[in-house]
Amino acid sequence: MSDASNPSLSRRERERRMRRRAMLDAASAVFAEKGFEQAPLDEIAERAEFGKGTIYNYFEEGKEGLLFALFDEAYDDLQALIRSNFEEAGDRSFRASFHNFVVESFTYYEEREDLFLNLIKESQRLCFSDDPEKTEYFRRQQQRTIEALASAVEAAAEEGDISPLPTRSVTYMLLEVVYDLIVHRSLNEHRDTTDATCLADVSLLHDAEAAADFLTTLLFDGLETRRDDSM
Amino acid sequence: MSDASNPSLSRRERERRMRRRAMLDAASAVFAEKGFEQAPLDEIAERAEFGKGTIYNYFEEGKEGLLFALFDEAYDDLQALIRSNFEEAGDRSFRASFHNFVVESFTYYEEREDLFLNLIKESQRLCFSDDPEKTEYFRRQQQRTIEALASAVEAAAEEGDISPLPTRSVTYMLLEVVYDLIVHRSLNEHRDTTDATCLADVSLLHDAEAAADFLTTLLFDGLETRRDDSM
Amino acid sequence: MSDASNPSLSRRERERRMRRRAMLDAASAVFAEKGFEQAPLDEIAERAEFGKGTIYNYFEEGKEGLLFALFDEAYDDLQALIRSNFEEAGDRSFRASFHNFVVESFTYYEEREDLFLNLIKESQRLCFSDDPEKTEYFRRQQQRTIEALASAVEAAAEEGDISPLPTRSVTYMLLEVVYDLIVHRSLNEHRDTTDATCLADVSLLHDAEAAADFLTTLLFDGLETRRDDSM
Amino acid sequence: MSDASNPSLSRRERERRMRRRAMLDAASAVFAEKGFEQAPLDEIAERAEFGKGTIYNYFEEGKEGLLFALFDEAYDDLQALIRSNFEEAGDRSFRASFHNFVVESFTYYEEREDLFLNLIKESQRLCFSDDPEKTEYFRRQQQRTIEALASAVEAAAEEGDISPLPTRSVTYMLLEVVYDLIVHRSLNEHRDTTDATCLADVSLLHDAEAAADFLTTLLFDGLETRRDDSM
DNA sequence: GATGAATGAGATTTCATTCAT
DNA sequence: AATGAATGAAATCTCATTCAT
Repeated sequence: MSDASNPSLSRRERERRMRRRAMLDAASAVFAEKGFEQAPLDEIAERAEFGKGTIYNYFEEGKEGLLFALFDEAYDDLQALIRSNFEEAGDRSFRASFHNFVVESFTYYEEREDLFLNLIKESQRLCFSDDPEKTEYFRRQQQRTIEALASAVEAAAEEGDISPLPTRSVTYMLLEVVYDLIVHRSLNEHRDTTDATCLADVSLLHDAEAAADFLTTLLFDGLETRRDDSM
Repeated sequence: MSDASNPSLSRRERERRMRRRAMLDAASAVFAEKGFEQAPLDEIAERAEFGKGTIYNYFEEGKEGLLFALFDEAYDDLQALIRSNFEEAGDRSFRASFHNFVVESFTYYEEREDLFLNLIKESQRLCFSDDPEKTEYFRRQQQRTIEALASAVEAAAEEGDISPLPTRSVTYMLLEVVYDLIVHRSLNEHRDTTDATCLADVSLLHDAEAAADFLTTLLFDGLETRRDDSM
Repeated sequence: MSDASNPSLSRRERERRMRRRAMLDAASAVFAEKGFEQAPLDEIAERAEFGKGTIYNYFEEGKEGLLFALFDEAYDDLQALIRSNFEEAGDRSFRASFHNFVVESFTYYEEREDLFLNLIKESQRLCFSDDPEKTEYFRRQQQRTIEALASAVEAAAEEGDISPLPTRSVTYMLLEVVYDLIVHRSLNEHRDTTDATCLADVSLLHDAEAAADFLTTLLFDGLETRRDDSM
Repeated sequence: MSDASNPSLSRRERERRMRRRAMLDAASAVFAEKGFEQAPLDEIAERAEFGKGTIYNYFEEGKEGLLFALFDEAYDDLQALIRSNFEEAGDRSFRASFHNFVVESFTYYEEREDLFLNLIKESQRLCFSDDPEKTEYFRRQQQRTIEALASAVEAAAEEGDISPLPTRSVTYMLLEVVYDLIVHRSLNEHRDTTDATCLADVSLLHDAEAAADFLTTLLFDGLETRRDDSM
């Protein structure tokens, strides 16, 4: 995923990418801590150990450029995660693929806490922005994300593995519920964990397998008990 | 819900509430349009047709006070909506109650578009804020919201109407999926509707009944086809 | 000095003066605590237990009117103190009169700490103000104060009790040194008294007699030792 | 005293100090004219020919930082003046040293009128401030100023040149009377000089020598005529 | 290419005063 | 006469971005 160490690149280009990376990491941390609008560029520059002006050599759009570069990363990784779980699923069932996707998503965002926080904090605000460039960015990214999963959903429906509900709606909901639960895990960690009044059952939030089991059962088997099977 | 016209109040008090309302409406509109951090108080004051200083007579905390007063409203209404659908459900099944709740939620937020946009844009950012007062506010509101629904979920599980999955996790997901779909409807409206590449199937987003049908089916029946029933 | 209880006045007029007094006392306290510019009129009104608007019925000049009314009081009292000690001195020596004046000044300002603080904090700033009305006010008050003492100084010089130094300069310095020492006492009280590094010897600042002895000796006998007298 | 032209500094550092100086001069002028609280930072920036924000690069504490930097200067210079007159007095008598100190003080503040006005207008207000940081600042500066002179006073007392009055009280009064007379000179200049009703004899205020003669005579010989010497 | 000093638009907030009740 | 809600001018301060070095 990281191309900073790609040996086929010139030294100059490799160094350039390393600097970009340092800036993005610093930005991710500061944005995550203070929120995009409250994050001073000075602090990012300081943490990245570069001059403030240098950032503009690497991100022409300045502060906002950093944020969107982070979004690019987040969406690229999410789409890769989807593809690796669903397109290259082999003969694993759709249900098993989803289960695995949940587990890997949990793990991925655990390692990229800051990045995920930035998604949580900023993406919805920007989705509903005035600026058509921004809304268009998210429309495209979400479109691509949906498409990455939609064909697998469609195939499963054609195979008769899942009910013939509207494909894109199902796809959208599958992604959302995973996202929701990860948000919830982050929220739980962000709050005092000693607090007894946890919103959802705690075990789900610490254990990716348990979370995946829960979501898979909920979405695939449904809430309703099946009374007909015994007769 | 609105007490601005409550005849038992003194004229002075009624006028005070009307002014508060005007300020909140103006704030809601400006926040929804520009986002909280980019919304100048001047613009709110101007739209509310009051002097800037007057707003501080009504909301000591200034701009932030306005935002949280709006959140109070949103959470109060949501909790009322939950109670009216689940606690006073009569002998309606849990599934039917949920279906109705989805319909009413769609309708409610259609009428309070701005309020909902403020929730979308700002609440997650503030949930993850540095400021413990803010995180505590959301913890408390979410707790209360969950609790309003949890007892109905528990009762349904005890009755054997729904599977015995972890109560609070189920409750949380039920609320989230509704929220997600309404976000999606708003997003769709916010974007150029002429755009053909809609993420989810459009009909769901314009028709509260269709949306409720979809969500209810998805969550109660599950995605997986039931192959056992015909045999 | 206080005319609020003067029985020759109509009840209406007496009440009016009582209200003025309450406002002045409140203003004096708040000005002394926060300084004139930082003192909100709301706080004065609240402490005086009147509406903010009411203050304008009693002091047309508003906040500044309160301050200058306090200055009027301070200068009137100071001038009265001078007259009672020097003009009505009987056959007491000028030196004895000055000694007594110092004692009474210490005592007076001990009882009117707030008033004195206002003089200290605000009068010099206003003396050097841009506004000619203000500078003229202080010029007049200082002139009157000087004149109240100058004739006694002149008489003492003519009698040969004191050296024939320039009358008004001597008068000015006599008043200033007393003021300086009282400022110093206030400063000492305002600071942590436990502090060992007190600027002047502490006893002078707590004991009006000691202070008067010191100032009288310093000013009348001079610093220089008299070596000629014994031979 | 000024290091802006110190040739041992880098050009960058020299320029930095020149800019600081320009800001301090502008601040001193505007504070002196309008008083600290009424002086808009905009006006200081404009007079210094810098952007408003630039001032914050040089004085992190903003407007207050400028004021205290000016106080630093004033106290440093005063303490230097004391040391150069008393500590390095050679075999000059204490009386002669004081006389010279008065002359030099008059001259110094004549050249730094604005700086002196700031001391007059703001220092006493801040001495009595609520904020312990500020009161501590003045306590320390006054302490240092007193100490700079106190040893000379003590030595003079031990030599038998001056009466054995409490050292620090004498020291304090010596400084105060000089300050008082310079205030008075400034006041006189600030007012319409055509005004005949001058508080002290005018000649003293224009002529540093005359002022020094007056103060020295008053403080060292005392007001009281010496009747014993002829016998 | 890297830097960081300079910039000034723009934000929130305070508060003396007015004036309708 | 007493009130206090409404007002908006004015203040400080922050910070993304530019650009000369």
